[in-house]
Amino acid sequence: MNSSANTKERILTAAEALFAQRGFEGASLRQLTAAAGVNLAAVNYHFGSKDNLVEEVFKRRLDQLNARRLAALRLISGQPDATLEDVLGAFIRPALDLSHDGGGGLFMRVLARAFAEHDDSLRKFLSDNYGHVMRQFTTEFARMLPHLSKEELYWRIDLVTGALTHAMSGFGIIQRKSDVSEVTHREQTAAHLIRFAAAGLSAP
Amino acid sequence: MNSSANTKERILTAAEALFAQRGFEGASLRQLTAAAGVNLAAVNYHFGSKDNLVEEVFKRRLDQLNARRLAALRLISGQPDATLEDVLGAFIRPALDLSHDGGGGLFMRVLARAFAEHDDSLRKFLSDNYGHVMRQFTTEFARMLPHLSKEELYWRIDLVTGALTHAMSGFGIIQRKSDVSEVTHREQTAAHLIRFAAAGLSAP
DNA sequence: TGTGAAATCAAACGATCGTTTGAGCATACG
DNA sequence: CGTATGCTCAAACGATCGTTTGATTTCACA
Repeated sequence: MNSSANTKERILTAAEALFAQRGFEGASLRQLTAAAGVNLAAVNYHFGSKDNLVEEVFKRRLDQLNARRLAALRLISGQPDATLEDVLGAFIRPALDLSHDGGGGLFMRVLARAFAEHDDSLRKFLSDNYGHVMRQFTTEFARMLPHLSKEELYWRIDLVTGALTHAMSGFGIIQRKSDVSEVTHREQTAAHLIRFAAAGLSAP
Repeated sequence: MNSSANTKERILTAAEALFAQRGFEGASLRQLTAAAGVNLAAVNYHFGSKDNLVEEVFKRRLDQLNARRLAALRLISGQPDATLEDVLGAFIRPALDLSHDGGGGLFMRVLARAFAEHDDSLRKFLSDNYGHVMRQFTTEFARMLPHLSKEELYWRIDLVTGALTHAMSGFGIIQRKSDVSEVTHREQTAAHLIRFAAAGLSAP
């Protein structure tokens, strides 16, 4: 029972990388277990099925992402002088942090794939585990943008979500130049995303 | 040779719908040919392979989409008083038209999937055949936004692309209310997307 | 040290995948 | 009319898929 935790982690990490690279259907359990260095039957033994493995891959990262986002939001939700940029920062910075530490750099790609998939069960799983976070952020956005109707607000949050998911899935990510540190580059990226999203959200 | 054109079209239409619904790997040729009402072997006979079919699905829609976009861009590229909103309109409106007529409503979902896939051969195909369109629009955007550095411009165009692809893939599409016509609703949607994108692009 | 549960392993299961085959059908042309 | 050509069809190909099985190994604990 000691090495089982190790095996499960190895499978989750290999699965995350392969799902990001080849998709949920494109990555086979044989490729996956070979990359993880474990036996083929280990997936079904530890996770029950491939579908369950997919959900566990999401759970591992989303749990900490949600926790960090809500913690960041709590810091500013009470303050009357909080700005739209602050709320966006609470949403964006935890995702960028996740991309650069904890080996979760590939997770945003997996998330982008999940958005592109219109598979109902996966959508429902994401909505169940993720919905309350978006609801809290929506409330804060509504407070910052009182001139927007509810319909307009939903529209723009959806557009922001699309832009950020697209960008953070590593598509157009601009490479860090060798003369800037990793932390600096991350902060520049965050500033870039926030500036764009804030301008789009507060359009007249 | 008469019915072949009919069969090819039936396959392309069924493939577009199934690719949008289940993805390129998730949609099998057996589901696909059954939905099209043709024999299983018809795909390999008419298209050579499944990969070729995928490319043909893109070709059919992207050829007309690019033609319309470039035609719209040509109308304003010479005019000195053209606005950023005009350029965005030339980019967005043809895509919305495609979504609502010609049965291409599902194509934007297919395109969103292609963006999520990091498959190199598919990316190369899209870049080779349709990169020149993005290059022309980028030139116009640069003309409208002279205060942006080249790096910032690329960043923001990428973010706009993500937002529009996400929105037009039918994710958060707000349903048309029964008391507005289809044309009116389309124009409202276009205005919404353009307003958001213009504000994001011209952020300070 | 002996024992039983947990974990790993090679092997095989049936199902489904993309593709190929060769016979049969249709139709246009000499 | 005969024939060549383009097309459709059922059937089968080998490969690979997710999953299951039963034996074997590992290891904490009595």
